[in-house]
Amino acid sequence: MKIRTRIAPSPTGAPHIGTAYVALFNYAFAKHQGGEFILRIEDTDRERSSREAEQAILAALKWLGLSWDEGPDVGGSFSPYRQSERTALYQDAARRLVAKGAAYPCFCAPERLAELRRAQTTVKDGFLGYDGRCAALSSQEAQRRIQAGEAHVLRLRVPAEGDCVLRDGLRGEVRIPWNKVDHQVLLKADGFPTYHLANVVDDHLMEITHVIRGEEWLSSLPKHVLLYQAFGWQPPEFYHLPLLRNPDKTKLSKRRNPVSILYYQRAGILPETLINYLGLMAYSFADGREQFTLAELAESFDIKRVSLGGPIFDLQKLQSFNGRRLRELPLDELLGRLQTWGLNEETWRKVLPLAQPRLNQLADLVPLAAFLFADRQLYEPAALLNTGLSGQRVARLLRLAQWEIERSAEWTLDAIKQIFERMAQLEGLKLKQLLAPFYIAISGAVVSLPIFDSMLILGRDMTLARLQYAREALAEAGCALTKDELAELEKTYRAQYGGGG
RNA sequence: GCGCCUAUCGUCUAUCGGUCAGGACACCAGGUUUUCAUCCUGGGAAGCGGAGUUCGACUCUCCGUAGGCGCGCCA
Repeated sequence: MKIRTRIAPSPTGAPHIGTAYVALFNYAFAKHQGGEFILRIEDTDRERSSREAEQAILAALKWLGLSWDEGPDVGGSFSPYRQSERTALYQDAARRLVAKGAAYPCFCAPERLAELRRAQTTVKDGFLGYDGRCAALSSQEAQRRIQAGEAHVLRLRVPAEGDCVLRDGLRGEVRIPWNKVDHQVLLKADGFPTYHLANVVDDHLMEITHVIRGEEWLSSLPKHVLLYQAFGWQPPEFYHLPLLRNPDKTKLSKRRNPVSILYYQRAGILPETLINYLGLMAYSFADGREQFTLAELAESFDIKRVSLGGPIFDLQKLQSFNGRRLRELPLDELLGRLQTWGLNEETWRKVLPLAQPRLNQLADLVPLAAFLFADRQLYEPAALLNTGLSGQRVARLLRLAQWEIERSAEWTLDAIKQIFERMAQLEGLKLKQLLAPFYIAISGAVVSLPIFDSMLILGRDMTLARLQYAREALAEAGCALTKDELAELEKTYRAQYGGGG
């Protein structure tokens, strides 16, 4: 049987470094054995999924050299590869589960579930999850209520007692008590499947033989094997990779680290360095090699060599590896890399109109535009405070801008302008006042090129990184927001801006 | 709170019961270099704690401890 693995990203945000990490191992595993690597888009969350995000993920993985044999862009014999285009399949599968009694309709309103949750968290007996009320409904009664047009979801029927015995390819046997497994919603009220259903159905239909994914999924594995059993399908083999961590050991998050692949691209990390470094996370070559290419990794890949401690993503080591590669490049190639990276005519044509009015000598250009090609701009943290706004205020504004930028659908001059104009209005500031600290954060200076155009050229991810750097600088100057202040700010943000943090 | 996973230098890791516990990043010192960087050489730095199994445990088992993840009509 042909080895088939897949990466199944959800297009809900910037392409995540963790996606590349998991994709890399799936790719290497499949290619090592002459198998196929598939890309599937898990866009079952209608609220948050977007085509822009999907495009960005595809582009980022391509940039890294992780090519797939089948996917939404290249097609394949198991198409479509976008879950939003496969809903009939899931609905049909869900119907079969109900017919077999493996799933049941649930009419509980979100309000009741929220109430239930609240009650459960106060009791602290350890039980959190659906109480099974609708599981007891007779099929006639359920049928009647469905016919009456009552909104409902489909839930997985989970055994009440005993242990679920699982196999993870890296850990061996794992036992999880059934009574700790929630009656997972399989089909939402909008008719869309949840991850759990869609994932199992697609992995089966697409003949995935090995599921290599993040450890965060280990605890929902019982639901998945239960589904395979209910369908009467042979489950694939499962391998759960340890999660990438922040320096404080928590799961890698943008709070502490840039997590967008696009940021690393923008900062001038070579794709082969990122692949090399990611291949060092939780993995080692039998011969101790630490410098390698994607092809070399695939050639010698042995999934049993994955180690299980959660690796901390260390920017310094990544940069050190990148430096070594840059130094080894022949001059012509280095020049070529710089050009494809962004030092090219196309960029200058964008920059020049901004710089021209500010030039007295040609020699003024490069210093003026340098920040557009930099990663971290160095400036005195105090500069952020010489803006007529208090440190606390600036910290809040930076955070608000991050949220607004993250949630903006597009990255265009108009979109950026709107974000800040709206912010100025909601904050009761003149645009000029509001922007003052942002000039420092983005360009490192009070006098600079037009800021919205600069953000556009820098790209969303580098812009976000600059705001993050500014918050860090502020924290150094003693103006960090406390956890409580942040929570408070998020509440205000939701109320005033109508966004989620 | 409950369940599961994990545990070697600060960090990434090697070690398939017997090693002076090795390498890489970072750090420190010295050398090369007009400065710096590079490069070279050297150095400090680790088996979470306690029982057990064994002639012998970093390695196997158990109990602690710590960390992580999960407990959504998100994935």
